[in-house]
Amino acid sequence: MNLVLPVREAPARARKIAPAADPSGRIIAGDCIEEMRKLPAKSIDLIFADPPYNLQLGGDLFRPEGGRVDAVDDAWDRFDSLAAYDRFTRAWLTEARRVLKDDGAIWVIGSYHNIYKVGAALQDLDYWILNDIVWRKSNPMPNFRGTRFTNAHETLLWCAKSQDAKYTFNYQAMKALNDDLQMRSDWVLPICSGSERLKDGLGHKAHPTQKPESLLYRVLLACTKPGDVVLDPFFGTGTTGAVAKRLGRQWIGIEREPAYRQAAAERIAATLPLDESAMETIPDKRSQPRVAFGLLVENGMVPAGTVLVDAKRRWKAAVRADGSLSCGPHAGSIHKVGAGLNKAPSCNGWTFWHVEKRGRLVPLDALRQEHLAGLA
Amino acid sequence: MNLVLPVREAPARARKIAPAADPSGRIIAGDCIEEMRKLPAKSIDLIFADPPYNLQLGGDLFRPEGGRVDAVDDAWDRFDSLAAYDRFTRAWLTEARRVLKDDGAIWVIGSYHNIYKVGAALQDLDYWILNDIVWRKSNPMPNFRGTRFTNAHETLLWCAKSQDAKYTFNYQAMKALNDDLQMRSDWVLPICSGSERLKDGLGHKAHPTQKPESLLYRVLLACTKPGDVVLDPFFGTGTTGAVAKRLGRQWIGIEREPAYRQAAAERIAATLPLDESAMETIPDKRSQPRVAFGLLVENGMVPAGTVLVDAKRRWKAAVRADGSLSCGPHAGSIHKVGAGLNKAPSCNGWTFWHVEKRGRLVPLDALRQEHLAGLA
DNA sequence: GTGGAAGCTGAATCCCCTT
DNA sequence: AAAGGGGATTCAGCTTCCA
Repeated sequence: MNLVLPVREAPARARKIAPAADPSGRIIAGDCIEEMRKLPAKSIDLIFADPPYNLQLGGDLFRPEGGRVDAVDDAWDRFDSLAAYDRFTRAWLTEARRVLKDDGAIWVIGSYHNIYKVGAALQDLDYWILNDIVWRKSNPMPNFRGTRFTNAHETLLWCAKSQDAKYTFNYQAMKALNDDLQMRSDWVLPICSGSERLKDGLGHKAHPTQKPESLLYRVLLACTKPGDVVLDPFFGTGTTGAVAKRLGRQWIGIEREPAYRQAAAERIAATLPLDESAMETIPDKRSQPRVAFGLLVENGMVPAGTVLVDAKRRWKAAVRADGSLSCGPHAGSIHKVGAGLNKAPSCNGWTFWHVEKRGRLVPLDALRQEHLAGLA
Repeated sequence: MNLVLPVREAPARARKIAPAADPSGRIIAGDCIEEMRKLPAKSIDLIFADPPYNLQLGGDLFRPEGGRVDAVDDAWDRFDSLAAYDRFTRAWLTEARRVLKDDGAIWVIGSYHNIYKVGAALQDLDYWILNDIVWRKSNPMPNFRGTRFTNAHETLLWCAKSQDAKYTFNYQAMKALNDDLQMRSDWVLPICSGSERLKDGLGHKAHPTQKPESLLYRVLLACTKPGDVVLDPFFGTGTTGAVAKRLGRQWIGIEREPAYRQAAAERIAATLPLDESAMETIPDKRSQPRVAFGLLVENGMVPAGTVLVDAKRRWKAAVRADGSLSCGPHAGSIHKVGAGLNKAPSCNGWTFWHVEKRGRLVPLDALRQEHLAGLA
């Protein structure tokens, strides 16, 4: 397979370095359960695992504009039954436990399709859950049919080997990474796209579920020390290896698919250690969070039934349970109804609509600021 | 226990109203497994459950299954507790499944201590997960010892009774509540505090894990219709009942602790339902009556011979006497011709095709709405 | 070169009634 | 019961192309 590497890297130089000779780590070819059996017991400091999710997708899914969704339909994600997935999960988690040092830790990422089975198995195998972490995607795929909530997050489980294990947690590093606030259990990070996303020679994505380096960066920075050995039993295109190398950690990747191994080897060979650019890619989201008007309805600041008026009291509109307004024939969001009444293409409902308080008109925007102040 | 109610309520008046006489719902005293057994099968539209998960304090909860916790040593105790918690979870989820209508749904909230066991049990019992929702707390308790990430979220599981069930989801209402964007699976809501938090006579919180009404508001608005019956088998101080009453839903709460029942009864008695008009939400198009395009041709709204165009005026099509379109080689319904021209598998002809009126393009959908309004 | 419009894409358990 | 067809449905970020 001829791989096109990201622009910032140097393919020619990368190919000259034999992947197996990378001093910081190695890629093992084969099934992770069998290959973990060959590793010495209690030799690994941290395991990061991104196992198949067992998505169980149905037929084709089309976007509203007509395009077809490029679904994950690879053979490696198909299992005969829920019970078969359970057996697979417990088998690899058992081997993972054997190779893990007593004070080591494991991270597993998944979605609602599999993470509950994984979590239950971890607990049954006497792992001790330290946190569940929510990766909130800033740019998830929408729900095209309007049938459910946008599936906008994935879940990571962080476990020690036992309740009393002395696991590694670089608290101050995490706090520093988060503008001197304690790092929370919900992480907002974009999905892997753009130049970071590995492509094959035809411009198709090299792996259907490549994880962003920012995610691994945070995990490895939080839970390992320089020189620690990180094992990824579902290596894929080697995000774990690339970030481990960059951060000066040792790494071992296990992968069955030759094409993924090849992509990972070239990628990691072209990665330079101690490059702090990944640090910069983690967004410091200090901008004000967006507030939906519906939130003020839910939390009782502007209860359903409230009557809103414009600044000149020309229009009145009633707030409904879902945060929409109704005013004669007009119904919809604060912005849409304002635009409809004004016969304008758009309208800022936050400044257009007011609540009457003790004889004075208070714009919705003031209530929004009040709400934001309450959160701070 | 003498409970002090929130400021906005009127204790004296509340006590005069016999709780059992609330027309919108009732509180059942007792263990939820036993009491659910007495409810008729397939009678409940929605279950919201906030089960206990503190294994240390909850030992006697597991008596219905007969297993008594015998703390020989820590390891045995923990194993026995985990297994007992599993049995307890599967027991109440089984009864819940029995009382649920085939097209009903269940929500369960939990933290990493129990939600993985709950999720695995739900899947084993053939519930079908629709989403996992992350309640991202805007003001969580910090991790004082600096040993883990701040545990800043809880998880809710939303499941249908089977894979092919026709569950209720008010997509448009959720979109309205979120400023005209699809509602995502991560919800940012503050924890229950301030005047909303019920206190006992000594100023202590009446219940250790009282949920915010905003959380229930969103769940019930998304997944029920007015008049639906909502069951909460772990009623506590009745947040589910209060919000159900406010939104015009019927409710049933099951609670073992007399003090919680008393607090819930007083709280709900003092809650007023919303005005009917305020309870309205943006309707889903799917629930509106069908209009055949031919009807608009028959009644002269879009006479045969009218030329339709798409929004970008790239295509033109003539309306024929039977309401079909013809456009070059394409002929058929407004949808079929639109799909053919777009080379798409399908197309919504109502929004694709437009009529020119005084230089402006009016989508057929607007004419359909006009027609429907004329009938009303 | 630059700015804007238009197109493409991401771990997705994605419709429902009539014949 | 399977098939056919009406018709409901998308957000953010990056890339490409054209003016």
